[in-house]
Amino acid sequence: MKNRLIQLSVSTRDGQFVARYSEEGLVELNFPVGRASSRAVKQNDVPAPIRRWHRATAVALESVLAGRSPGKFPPLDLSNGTTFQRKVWNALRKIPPGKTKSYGEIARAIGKPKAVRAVGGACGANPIPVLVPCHRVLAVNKKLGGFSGGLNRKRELLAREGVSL
DNA sequence: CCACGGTGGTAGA
DNA sequence: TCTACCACCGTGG
Repeated sequence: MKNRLIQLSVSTRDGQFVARYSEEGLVELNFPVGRASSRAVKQNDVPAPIRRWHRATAVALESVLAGRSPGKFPPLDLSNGTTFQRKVWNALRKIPPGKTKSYGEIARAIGKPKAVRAVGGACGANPIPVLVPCHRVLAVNKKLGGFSGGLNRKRELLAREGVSL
């Protein structure tokens, strides 16, 4: 399935993200890498539904990067995650902009109160950062915790949403 | 099996 | 507060 993914870039205020789509929806969204991201990853042969999804992705992404609600989402294809991971990612999507939860709260929310560290692992494995707001999960004492995309990015995203630590 | 985390709680300085 | 230590649990090797 991995081979059939269609890859499209999104230019944002924070650089060029890369989105990958399956026939089911958005599979992953990657942070801009290094410098030379001006390289076009567009394909000429993109099916109409995916073009539509990608427009939604672009708008939603720009909104969240600006600290606002994403609005309309493209369909998400999270089928490559484990059951546990999907539960966590689902829980993350319920955290509105400007609000935060602790890893422990997420663990309780999915009915596995002791799986606290595992929740951290699932957050780190989140294939669609920003849109699936793993940056809104903090350590218990309102401490920043970790972030795969870099702590600076996490701080910045939260700051734009008006969250103070 | 085993080792490793984006944790959390406790104890002590 | 900060450090040290340990119980916990899903993942990947």
